[in-house]
Formats: sequence, C-alpha cells, structure tokens
Amino acid sequence: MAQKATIAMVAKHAGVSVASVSRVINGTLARPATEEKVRAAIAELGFQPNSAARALKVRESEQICLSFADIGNPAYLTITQGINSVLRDTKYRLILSSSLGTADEIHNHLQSLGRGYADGLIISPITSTPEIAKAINSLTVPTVLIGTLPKDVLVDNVYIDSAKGIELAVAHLREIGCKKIALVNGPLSTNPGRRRHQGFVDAMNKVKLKYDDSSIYFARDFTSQAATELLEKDKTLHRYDAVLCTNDLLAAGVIRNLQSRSVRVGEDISVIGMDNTELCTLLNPSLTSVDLRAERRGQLAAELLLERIKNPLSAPRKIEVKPELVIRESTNMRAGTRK
Amino acid sequence: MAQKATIAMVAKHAGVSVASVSRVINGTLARPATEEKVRAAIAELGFQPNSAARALKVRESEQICLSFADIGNPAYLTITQGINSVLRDTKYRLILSSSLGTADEIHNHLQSLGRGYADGLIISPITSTPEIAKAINSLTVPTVLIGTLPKDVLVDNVYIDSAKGIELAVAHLREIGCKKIALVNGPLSTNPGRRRHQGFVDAMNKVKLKYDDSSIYFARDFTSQAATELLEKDKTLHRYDAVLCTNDLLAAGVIRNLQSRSVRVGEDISVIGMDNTELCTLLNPSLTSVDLRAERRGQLAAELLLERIKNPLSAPRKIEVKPELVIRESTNMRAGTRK
DNA sequence: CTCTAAACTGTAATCGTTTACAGTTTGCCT
DNA sequence: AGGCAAACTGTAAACGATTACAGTTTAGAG
Repeated sequence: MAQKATIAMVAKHAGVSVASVSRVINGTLARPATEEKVRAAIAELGFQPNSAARALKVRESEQICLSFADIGNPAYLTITQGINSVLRDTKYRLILSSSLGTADEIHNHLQSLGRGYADGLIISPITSTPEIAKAINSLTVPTVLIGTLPKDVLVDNVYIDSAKGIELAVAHLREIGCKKIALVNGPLSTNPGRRRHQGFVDAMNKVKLKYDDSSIYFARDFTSQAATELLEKDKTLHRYDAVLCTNDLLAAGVIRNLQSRSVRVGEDISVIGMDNTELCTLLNPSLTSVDLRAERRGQLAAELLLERIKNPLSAPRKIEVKPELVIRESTNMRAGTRK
Repeated sequence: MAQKATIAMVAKHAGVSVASVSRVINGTLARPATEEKVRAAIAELGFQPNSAARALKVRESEQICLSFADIGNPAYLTITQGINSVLRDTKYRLILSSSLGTADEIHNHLQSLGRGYADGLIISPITSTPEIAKAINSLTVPTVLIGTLPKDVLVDNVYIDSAKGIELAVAHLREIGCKKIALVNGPLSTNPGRRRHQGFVDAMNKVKLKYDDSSIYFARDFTSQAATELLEKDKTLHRYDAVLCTNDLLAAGVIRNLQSRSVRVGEDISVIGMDNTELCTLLNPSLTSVDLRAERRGQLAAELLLERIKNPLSAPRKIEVKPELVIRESTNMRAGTRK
C-alpha cells in the first residue's frame, strides 16, 4: 500500500493549488475544468481527506457519542437502532460508550467529552444523582437526554410517560375483569423503577382497585433472573389474577415461574410486560406489553440532537412520546372472568 | 462556559513551555517542581487535550471501528460486549458502524476507513463475495475478521467451528435416543447457513442417521418470524423426534409452532438451538443450545486487534474457539425414548 | 570551585486540512 | 478593444498538539 495521499500531493498531481483541491472536495466553487482535473487526481491517487486534520481545523468531529448504562438491555439496543436510522444518512458516525455504573465513572466519561471527539451526546442515565446532574450541566457539547430529566438539568429531552403506560395496562386488566393485580418491579433506586411504581399506585387508585404493599414485588434488577430468584423465595404470586411487570424480561421470569407451578398464563392469570421487545412474540403465550416506543425515542433524540448542533443557542426542548398497549395472548378475557 | 483551554494557555499559566506541558501530559519526564506547576495550571483551566490535534500529529485516532451487518442480532450484541470488555481499559473508544447489506455499501464503508478515523477494524461479514474479499485485502488499517475467513483474505481471524457445534448437538440427540432429526436453517446464501448445513450433513453421516432433503428446512432468514412463516406453510415438522435449529431465534419460532399444535416440546419432541443467548432460559421449556461463545470471540478479536496494532507486520493469526453444548429442558430423555 | 555528564527545558517545525485575503482570469457590455 | 464586475485561484496563516534538536540547568566528582 502506497504512502497515504495528502491534499498537497493531489494538488501537485492536478497542477492546481491545495486550496482548489479543498474547495472541490467540499462546497465546490470551482471552474468545471479545474474540478475535473482535481477529481481525476483524487481518483488516481485514491485520496481520502484525513479526518483528524479536518476535525482540527473546522472543530467538529462528525461523531455522535452514545452513552448508556447497559447496551445489553434490548430496550437500549432498540433505541440505538432508532438513533442509527437517522444518523445513517448524515455525516455523523456513532460512537459507543457504555459508561456503566458509578456516578464517578459517568462523571469521568462526560468530562472526557471535553476532548472534543464528539459533536454531540445522547445519554440515558438510569439513576440521577446531583453529581450526575451537575456533570451534565457542565457539558459543552450539545446533549440530549433520553428518559427522566433530573431537576434543573437544561438539555434537550425525550421521554416517555411510563406512568401512562402503566395506566393503560391497568385499565386493560380492569376491562377484562381482573381485580387483584400484582406489580413486579425493579429496584426503586432507579428512575424507571420509581416512576413505574408511582404510576401503578395512581392507576390502581384511578380505577378504584385495591392493592397493598404485599402486592408490589421488587426484583433486584430488571432481568428475568432477578424475577426468578424473587419468586423462588416468595411464592404468593398465584393469589392474584393479573401480574403487571415493569419490563418484558421480568415478565418472562414471571411466566416461567407460574408455568412451572402449573398456573396457566393467559387463562388462570394474566401477565403484562413493558417495552414490547421482540421477546413478546417469542414467548408462549405471547406477551401483552406496553410499547414504550424505544426506536421512536431513539429517532427523536437523534433528530433533536442534529437540530441542537445546528442551532446551539435555542431553548432546550422536551418531547413526550406516548406509550401504546399491544395486546397478545398473555392477557385473555378468560383470565379475569374465570372467578 | 469559558473559552476552551489549549496547551499554550496552560503553558503560559504555568510559566513553562508548551513542550513541558505536553511532556507532563504524556510520558512525564519533568522535574517534580515543573510537573506540579503544570498540573496545577491544567486543573485550574480545566484543560483537556484536543483529540483531533493529537490524532493529527501522532497519526492515531484511539478509535476502533466495529462493522457488523446487524447489531440487532443478540449474538452480535454479545460479541460487542466481549469486545467492549477488553477495550474498556485501553485508550481505545469503540465506534459503531452497522454497515448492512450490499457489497457496495460494505465496500464504501471500508473505503472510508482510509480517512483514518479508526486505528483498527473488527468486521464480521455475513456473506463473502469476491468484491468484499478484495475490499478487505486493500484495507490499510489493522483488521480482524470474526467468522469464516474468505479465501485469500489475509487478516487476523477468530472463528468458531459451527460444524463441530452441530456435531455436538446431533450426538446429544442421538444419545437421548432421537432417530429422526430435522434441521431448521437460515438461507444457504449466508456463511453461517452454508457451514451449518454442511455440518448437519456430515454429523448425520457420522452417527449413521438417515436424513433427506425433506428433513432440511430453510427459513428466509435467521429470525423467529421466518421460522413461524415457514412452519405455517409446511406442516410436516411433527413427524420428527428432534429439531435442530441453527440459531435460538429460529428455535423459538419452532417451539411456538409446535406448542400451538399441542406437541409437547421436551417430551414429544426435542428442540435444540444455537448461540445460547439469554433467550434460552426465558423460554419454556428452557432451550438446549450450542454455545458459540460470542463473548469470547469478541474478546479474542479485540485482543488480536490490539496485538496487531502494536505489531502490524507479523503474520496473520487464526484462532478457533470451541463450541459447547448447554443442555436444558427442551431435549429430554423422554423425547427420544418415547417411541 | 570547576568541570562534565546527565537531566531537564524551550524553540520551532510539523501533522493535513481549511479559509481569509489578495491576486488573477473570465465574460459581458459598450 | 477596453473596462468592470464577477468568478475563480493561489499564498500563507491558522487549528492544537508532539517532538527533534539545541540550549540550559543541575548534581556529583575531583
């Protein structure tokens, strides 16, 4: 492989100045004859402009950084795909940065964006401590946050009203005749956990169904293993006629547990998940789930970010996306009307 | 937010030269007194070295590019996590580039790596045409390929002998007494499809079991929907006492289909998947699966790449990783011995 | 106290682009 | 033809770091 071509070599080859070469590469305000010579030289030398040099000069990297706690989660993956779909036909590349865990790690990571390797940031913190809020606020890159915007954080935001999603789910269960509804949730220390918990309380009150602390289960996290472990210890779940799970993975664990005790899901008991991941149609019975529009949120976040980059001074915007209930086999009329 | 600090500002602030500042940032061969002054200035100004300038000068971007056909596939996601786990404590950032589909798109994408925005490339093409092979060979960045290495392509390679995986699966089925084994595969036009098909043929011959063309099913792709569609048309699957699926998603579709026809999976019929994704333990019955060690492959690929970057001239290496069979409920003794 | 080698520091060139500014060419109108 | 504006082109200075090289300081030995 030959020495990598530079713009100067192209210029010499084409018998024009470097400025002209640069101009035909971008913008192109050149006489056709010049342009042709330059293009020929570029083709011949296989020239590719060096992105670092360009980045240095024009002060933009053409990169967008994505920072999630956990790319492993299907919902985040779907968000990523949404983002990718809008970035795909822009100049921007996507750079990944699964900055898990600790506030400190996140803080460091956000700091290092100061190095200017990204023109924009899409972030979705799963918890929100004051330190994280401060770190976000001190950012100089255009940022959009997906999820619950912490107090006093001034960045663009796309969020879903998951409480409304819970409400949809509860209303549906009520409608098919369920009276005794349990909630299987992740930890209250997370944003989603807290909001969904509150949503459940409100929704139950709204439809005037009774519940108490014992009908709310907390798994150690949002995985199906967590649900499984939880239900191996606490075997009271079958007393309900419906189980609302705050994501699909938890629901999968719940279904497995119920089935292993010969409870017929979709007949003896209804189960609802959230996220409407691919998993829903893979399970048997297929899982009714609240679609939290992950892909859509990703798209909107990306669009918001692109606008923000174009126009850094406009006021932060906030977009809500509406959840949708997708009804499948795991919530069946019979389940509620049985008794 | 103040003007972004440069190394020159730090130098002035600390009363030393830019060279000294640069030296304490990396390498650090400075007198303690100097170092301290510089560090103080850096802290005070909140200085972060500009990565573009550094990249331009030292000719490395500290970025690794990942190019998969389809990040949506859980197996790729797991590979990504493996890669991430080793890159996590290096200076490298991971940049994503889901360059799906056409040879042309891939070619373009590989081309654009010439811009030098990545120091290394990890690629996993799902098909291998001569053009792709040529494009890979003409690459100037250190590259490692995960999957089947096309003929005459000279890059580092980590692959899994999926045929051996199939062999494990068939042997297991044979052992629990299955005689009539069907294969549910994706399209033969893909590398995995072709190799697994061949693996099945060989394995069946090896254990001296009969099969014919009708016992090999082809889904339009490797998704569960594809399996579902396939089995809605062709209702002959229950004639077998075991179904070997070339990935877990296909297996999920197969299980759903069988269960909808009241065939008891794990009792009337055994089902095996491949990839050993999370899905396996979410399904009911849980899915026996051939673990293709996606995370491990990702780790190895990343390690190989790091070595290659360090030592660009060494001969390409090839690492095989061994598949493992993970037995769960979907292949049960009873299924084979029933008849 | 002087000398010398070793350790450190500073100056300035450089990486490959973009772009302001000044200079040149072109084309059109009279 | 000549004049003028418009269109294009070239020169050279950035962008912000790294680093060769030369110059300076330091420390230890005699």
